[in-house]
Amino acid sequence: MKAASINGWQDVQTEVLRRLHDRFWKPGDLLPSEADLAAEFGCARTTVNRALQAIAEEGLLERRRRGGTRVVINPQQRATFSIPVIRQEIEQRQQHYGYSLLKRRQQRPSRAVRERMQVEADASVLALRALHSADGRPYVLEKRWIDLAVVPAAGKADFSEQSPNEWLVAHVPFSGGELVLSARTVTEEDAADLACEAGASVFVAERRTRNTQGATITVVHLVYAPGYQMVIDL
Amino acid sequence: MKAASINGWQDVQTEVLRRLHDRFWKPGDLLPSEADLAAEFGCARTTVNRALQAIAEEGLLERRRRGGTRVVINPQQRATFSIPVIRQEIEQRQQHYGYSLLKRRQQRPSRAVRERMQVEADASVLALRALHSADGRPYVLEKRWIDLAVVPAAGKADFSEQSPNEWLVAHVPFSGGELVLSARTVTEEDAADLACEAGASVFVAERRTRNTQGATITVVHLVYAPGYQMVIDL
DNA sequence: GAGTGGTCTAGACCACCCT
DNA sequence: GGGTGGTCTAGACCACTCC
Repeated sequence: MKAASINGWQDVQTEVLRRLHDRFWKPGDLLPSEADLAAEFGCARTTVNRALQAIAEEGLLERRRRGGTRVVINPQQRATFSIPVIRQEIEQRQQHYGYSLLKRRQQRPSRAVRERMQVEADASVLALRALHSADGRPYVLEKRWIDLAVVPAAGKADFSEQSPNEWLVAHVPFSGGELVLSARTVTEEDAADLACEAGASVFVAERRTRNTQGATITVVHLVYAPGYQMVIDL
Repeated sequence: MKAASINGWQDVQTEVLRRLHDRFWKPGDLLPSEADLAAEFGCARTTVNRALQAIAEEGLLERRRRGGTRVVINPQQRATFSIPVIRQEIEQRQQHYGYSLLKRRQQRPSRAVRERMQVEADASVLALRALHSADGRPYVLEKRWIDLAVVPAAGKADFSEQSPNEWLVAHVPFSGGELVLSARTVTEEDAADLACEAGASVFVAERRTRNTQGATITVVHLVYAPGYQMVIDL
């Protein structure tokens, strides 16, 4: 039961995690106060605080002023994964990355695009369609819409060499958005560009990006070629 | 350029984020040392340290002893999302959650299962098949395999009322694993249970869960009914 | 009102690693 | 060698909230 000597906050974290794992403190239990733990571990309260905060960030503990630190009942599984930058994703597998712009059109938004981007009918939207390939085989189809009122510079950008994906991360600071993953049956048009069979199942990632004011910068639909898998470590 | 008065580390974080956002410090740039920033902001170095560490955890800064703090060149988009617990996912939408066990069999693993679970041919595996429904409509099909050598208690558990999903989170402390998301064309067998059309595209989540020793506890395939979307906030 | 976590401070020492 | 971040300490005050 005796813990190895505690030197840093990482040690405290390890020891607390061990006790949670061993159910020494069970879900719903109240932990001793920071001061008590500091006394037990023979360190400053700040050190205990750092450790408990880290664990709380992981979602295993819940802390409240005056209410103390409690073991979360239903520890939500949280996973943090990095959203793939297409070029890197391909090059990491030692494959040759290819890119080609299929379409580029500045237009008034269609109704579907208006809904997706939450813009007015008289907005000016840049619509792009591009294909990313790995070792010459179609990898993912990028269908993107950019609100030129929010990102005027995109109107003059040349997307024939650099993908909208890369141009945007380089030029537009963003803040938030949503990512929606789903499975779809490929459309005829998309199947042609992806060189896959009609009726195939494809993995689709829709991403909406907003700036700090909450305005929609861009919406992108990534239609992956059949067989694509998104792998996330837990 | 003058910042509003700095009181806490959150203020420091906000101000630094503002400067990154405004490209006052550009990707690749070296930031002033913590001591300098502390002097500028009129606070203790500890406070600056806390703020910069938080930003570094977000992936926007890279910090090295002696090397200083640098603005990350290609800020990886990182998203952290909580893995849905099926019952909660459904009940959060004010829908009625239903569960039924379709199959339960203790068996030697087939070759496919052996590969998935990384077990020997003489292992004892509990194979389960269950359906989760929302408002009476099939929602997701759970196909699960549990290694009884790792979780012997599962052999006696009754999964006719409680889903394996919930039983496992309640009884087995786990540590890591992988999550693989993909789009598939539904199999005939699965289509029957999900009451969907043959050939439909379905969203599939495969999850492998390991214990602290690295042994595979369980593998689950979640086959969602057509139309399912996984939404992640960025 | 009182006990808890949240945070700041000032100083200190250490680990790292670039020059 | 020296400058940087990483962390600990001890004390302090504050904010919140439960009783």
